[in-house]
Parts: sequence; structure tokens; C-alpha cells
Amino acid sequence: MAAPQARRRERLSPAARKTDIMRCAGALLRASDDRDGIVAAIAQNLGIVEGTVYRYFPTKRDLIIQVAEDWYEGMLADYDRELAGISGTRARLRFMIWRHLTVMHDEPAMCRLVLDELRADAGYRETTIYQLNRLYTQRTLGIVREGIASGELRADVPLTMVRDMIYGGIEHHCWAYLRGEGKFSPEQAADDIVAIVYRGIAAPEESGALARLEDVAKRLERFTQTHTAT
Amino acid sequence: MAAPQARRRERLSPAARKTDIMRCAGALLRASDDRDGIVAAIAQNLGIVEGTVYRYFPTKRDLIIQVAEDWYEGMLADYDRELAGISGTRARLRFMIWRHLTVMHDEPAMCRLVLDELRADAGYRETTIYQLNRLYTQRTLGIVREGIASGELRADVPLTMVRDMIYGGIEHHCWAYLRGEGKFSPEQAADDIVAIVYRGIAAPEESGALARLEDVAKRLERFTQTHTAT
DNA sequence: GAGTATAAATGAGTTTAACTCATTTAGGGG
DNA sequence: CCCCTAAATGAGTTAAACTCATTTATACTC
Repeated sequence: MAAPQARRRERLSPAARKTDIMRCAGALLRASDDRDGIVAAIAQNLGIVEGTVYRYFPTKRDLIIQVAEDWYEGMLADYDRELAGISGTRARLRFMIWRHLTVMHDEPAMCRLVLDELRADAGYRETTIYQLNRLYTQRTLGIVREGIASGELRADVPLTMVRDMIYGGIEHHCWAYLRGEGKFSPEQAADDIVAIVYRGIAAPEESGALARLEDVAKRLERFTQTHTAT
Repeated sequence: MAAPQARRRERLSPAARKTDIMRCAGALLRASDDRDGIVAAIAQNLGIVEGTVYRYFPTKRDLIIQVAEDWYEGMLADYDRELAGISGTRARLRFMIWRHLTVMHDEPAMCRLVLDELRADAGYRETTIYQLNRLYTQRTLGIVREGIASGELRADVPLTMVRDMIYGGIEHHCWAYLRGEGKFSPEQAADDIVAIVYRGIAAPEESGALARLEDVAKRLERFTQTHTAT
């Protein structure tokens, strides 16, 4: 039996220790979807004791949420700036959709944590993640509103349902991928979603043209009748 | 202090006891979203001991899953027969969507249990609920396929994405309602979803007409030029 | 109607993981 | 070099899921 390793009691600044714990928690959260005993695992990994973790985070849940929040904040930074460089309702919508799909694709474990665990429980609405997501979907709806204002989209678009179908669709589409089964292409998926949604909400451009052309047809008929009668 | 009630040891047939436990579990699952100590609560409600519950269900999870399965099976019975009485791609799609929305509306607690708890964990795929849902969405895709075959819908419809957007959209739409906040109307929601999706996937009927009319316009121009030149 | 076999039910455990707190001790300031 | 602060400890408590040897209601036999 190996002699029990004498613990070296090392003192870090609170900030450094907290960073260490969060980094370690992030790694473990990505490595496995089993959250049982994760506090013990973190402590063991860092060579500290469980109680020390609780000096920095009141509960396990707080720790996990803060890790997820930090990650998500970094992940969603700057989309606004990127979006500013894209013009056209369709392209802008596609960008928002594609970006969300890309997050799913690049960080399945974290996304699953957010979607399946954090979002399910009571305090989710008090979470930064909820706020960030709200902003993101609000931005998406903003694009739709602009499209309506310009006449490019129908005036009677049910706004929140468009949002629900886009983001609900994304989540459903990635469901299997998030648990390590199957693949998906963010580009392909974004194309497919945008194709359905855009056609679904675009103003019937053709209807005006059709009306004009129907008129043309009638005039032609009269014209030809007049001229052939002569 | 009230004298401790002498427990009356009553023996039921296994079937009867199992039914009792499941019924009680169902009531508690509907009454609260807190699953901690639910086995103890069931035992107390039935005047039995926790260990007795475990004689009928190997784990708490098994009990909950079986309750949810029984409920869902009853809930989704017969949709196939009802669907048979509805004709037209759009109406049939709307029926499937409306029905799913109605389940959400009538049994928010159970739906939340299935969506937020059962679907999140590993064994979900082995669940009857998963199978029933698969059949349901397969049936939906069947309707879309028929629409494509008849030429009513575009040939390039991304089938699974249509499914994901419909059912993901439904879930997103009901999210707040499922946790007791806000309302929604299954009828309105079904209309909105079907409006977006159907327009999104319908074949462009107008395009052929447009092409013909563009041709008419050119002929008219030539005709008028010829005749006014004279 | 008494004796007995069966299995339903018990209740006193164990286990595991989250969380608490009185005590210990590293390490910088005087 | 000592002392003070607060970081870290480790030995708890709590809570809930789950186990199992024992008890006992009930149906069946004779």
C-alpha cells in the first residue's frame, strides 16, 4: 500500500483559487455528464479538500452555473459587431441561426449542460445565460421586424412563433449530436432552416407582379381581338 | 403529543399495490416539480413504508418512467384513427401540430417531466415515450412525404428539419406555460406554425403561371410595337 | 378450526454525495 | 521573530435513495 501522500497546505489568493476551481470544474463538466460527486472530484484534482470549494461557492449549483455563464458570455461575445457587417434580412437571419448552430457544434457538452440541466430548473430565469439568450433572440426578432417594416416580410408574421421555431428547431436538430450520437453541419442546417422560415414569412412578392401581369393578359386579349377583327 | 398511530399492516395483491403506488406517484408528480423525497412521500400517502415501494419498482427512476409511459400511451392513443378522417396536407399537418399542443396544454406537469427530466437522461432512448414520439413524428413526416409526392410540396423539402422546427417550435412555444407562467392557445399556435411551415415548404404554384405571363408580356410588347408602328 | 407455507410488508439499517463549522496553520506586516 | 489574519482543513451532519433479514397477514391444507 502506498504511503498516504502528505498534503501540502498551499495558500492561494482567493481570486486565483476561484479561477482554479472554475477551470477544473469546466474541464470535468466537458469530460462527463455525470454530476454526482463532481465537487469531490474537483477537490481531488486540485489537491484540496471539498470544504475549500464551498468557501468559494455556496452550492454546487452556483459553481456550475457560474462556469456555464462565463463560458456562454465568451461564446456569444461580439455577435452584434459581426452582424453589423451583414446586410439583407435573409443573410442576417441566416447568420444568427448559423452562429447558434456553431456554438452547439463546437461545445456539445456545455450546450447540453445549459439546455438539459440549467434551463430545466427553477432559478434559470435569474441566470445570465437566460438574459444573454433573451438578447440573442430579441436581436433575431429585430431583424424580422425590420424586414416587416421594409415590406420584405409579411405584415402578419407571428413574431414569437418565428423565434420559437428557429431556436426550438435548432435544439431539436442538435439533440442527438449533443449526446455524442450522429453529426450535423451548421452550414447545411442553417441553410435548411432559413429556407423554410424565409419562404414562410416573406411577403408574396409575386402577388403584385401576378396582378399586373393578369392585367397585361387582359389588355393583350382585347388588343388582339380588336386588331384581328379589323 | 399525538400517540403514534399503530400501523395497520394490510396486504394487497401485487397488482393492486402497484397500481396504488403508480396512481399516487402520478398525483405527486403533477402536484410538484420537486422529486426529492418523493418515494418517502408516496409511502407516507399510502400508509406504507419506503421499502415496500422498492419491492415493486427497482429504482425511483423506473417508477417515474413507468407512470409517465402509462400516461403518455393513453394520451397519444387513437390519433392515427382521428387523422384518417382528415384530408389535405395542410389540414393533416395542422391536426398533428394542434394535437401535440393540446397535450402540452392539458398536462403541463407531465409534459415538463418528460421534456425536462426524462428526455435529458441517458436511458431515454429505451423508453416507450421515445418510441411513441418517434412514431408520432414519423407520421408527421409521412404527411409531408405524401405532399411532396403529389407535387403540392416542393421536392427539396429538408424533411427532418421540418420535423425539428415543428416539434422544437412547439416545445419552445410552451416553455413558459409548462412552468406555470403565461398562457397559450393551441388553436392559435397551431395556426401560426402551420402558416409558417406550409408556406415554407409549399411548391411555388405561381412560378409556372408567372413564367407563362412573362411570356405573354413580351408578346404584347412586340404586338403593340408592330401595330403602333404601322 | 388449528397448523403451516407463502410472500407481502416491515424497519432498521447502509451508502453516497452535498454541505457545515470549529479548529488549524501558512505567510505577510510590524 | 512573533503575531494576526484568513485560507484551508477534516471531521462531522443531513438527506435521500436503496437493501435485506425478519416479521406477519392470509390463503390453503387436513
